[in-house]
Amino acid sequence: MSRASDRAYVMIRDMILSGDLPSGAKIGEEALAEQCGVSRTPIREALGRLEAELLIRRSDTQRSYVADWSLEDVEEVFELRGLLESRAARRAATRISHSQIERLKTHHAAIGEAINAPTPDTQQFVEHNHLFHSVILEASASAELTSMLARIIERPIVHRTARNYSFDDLKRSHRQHGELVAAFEQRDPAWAEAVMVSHIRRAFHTYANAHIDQRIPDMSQAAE
Amino acid sequence: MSRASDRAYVMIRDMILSGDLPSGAKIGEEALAEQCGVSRTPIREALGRLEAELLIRRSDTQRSYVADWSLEDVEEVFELRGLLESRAARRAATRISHSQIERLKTHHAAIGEAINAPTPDTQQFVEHNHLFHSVILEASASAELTSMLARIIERPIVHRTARNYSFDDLKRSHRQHGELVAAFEQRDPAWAEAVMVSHIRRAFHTYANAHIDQRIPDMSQAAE
DNA sequence: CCGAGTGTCATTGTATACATTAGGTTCGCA
DNA sequence: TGCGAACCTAATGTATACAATGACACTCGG
Repeated sequence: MSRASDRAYVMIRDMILSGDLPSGAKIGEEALAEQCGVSRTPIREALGRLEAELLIRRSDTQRSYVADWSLEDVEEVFELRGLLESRAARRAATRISHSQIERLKTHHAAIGEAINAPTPDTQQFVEHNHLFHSVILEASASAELTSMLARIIERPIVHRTARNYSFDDLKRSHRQHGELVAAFEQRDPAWAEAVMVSHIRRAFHTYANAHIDQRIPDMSQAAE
Repeated sequence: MSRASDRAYVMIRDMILSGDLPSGAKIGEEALAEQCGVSRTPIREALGRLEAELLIRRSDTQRSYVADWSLEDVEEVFELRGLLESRAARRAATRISHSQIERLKTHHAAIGEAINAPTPDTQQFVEHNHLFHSVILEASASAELTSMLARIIERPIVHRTARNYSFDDLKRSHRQHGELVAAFEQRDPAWAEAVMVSHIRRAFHTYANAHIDQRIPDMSQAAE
């Protein structure tokens, strides 16, 4: 991968997700170039990617703004994600290898540890949660699904309120992962699909209720 | 929109879809720049878009090749398209405006004319077919769905064999469009969704059987 | 005082030159 | 003759300069 444009992409994305660049903020290429320490060329490439991921919106005259997401927009993303990721789970059920199931179990166990630590290790939770879902996507062996989900998977976290999840939410997420593993071991597509639908659906409601339940701060990703 | 990069995008895409650039062909930026009469900068932007649409594949060292699609890959695309476009139909059913329904009827009628002309007007069929589906997507009022479908909608036509559709196929497609209109007029989400699933599914089988039925050549897009 | 028009400024689009890196070829040595 | 290393070539990544275009403000006329 290219060095400068990737750094710029990550930096800009983080600025948006962290809130440094608030919704609706105008984005100037030159200003970003200076901030990122690169020229406008890699900045433009990064903006193109972010626009494709709908994190950035462009006016009719090609000026860039940080996209603003309503709750309805976020629900739509979760809906799509449920649609695509449950399809991935269904495909994965009949294709997943033994070693991939082992990897699922490894991440599942790591998530369990993260939750049950004296103080929940949110960093570890987020990381292994991501890896868990990555294995399923990999097992689905679908370039299309992979490409599409890569585009939307980071976005529900735009709203900073999504960072707050209760202990119960984490446990429920963990339990559903366990059920997914069971479905995969049985190679049952319908079961895996149904669990994934439920899993993502719950994640949405957890997100939607986040302004009420705020217990574990600094969770930097949706808990699926 | 930018002038040069858009022209380059369309030109390169057409080269791929028409077969001028065969599957697996290596793509050099400079060569394309010369062919398109622009510099490498807009070419690179165009290649980025085409890569996001999976029409172009990049090696580990960032060299570009025309993607090659197996029948399984194409089926996967149709499956995803069915998934997304049926969801769009469902959403559209409860949101579509009267004027949008009128537009659907206009395109529907135009398709009917195209089919029943002494010699079927494939150009008109393709154009109004595309517009018909565009109205539904617009009525779904989902930026996500629109963005995703825009990425995959052109691709089933990569295989040139898909250009051949029988008269019966065209009529069936037309009839299903009629049923979609009826579902929208009843504002029945489940009905609209089901018809769309069937519609896309049939399109896939028409495509898959294209090497057997080859009656109307030069159809430049899948008949959905 | 309001509106239209024009001029200036800011921002984006494109071209080109240069840097960097991968890949292939050739030469040398075992 | 086969393997490997170094060099050379070609293609991509980045920076920068320039062109074009839209935004904004200010002025002039009504």
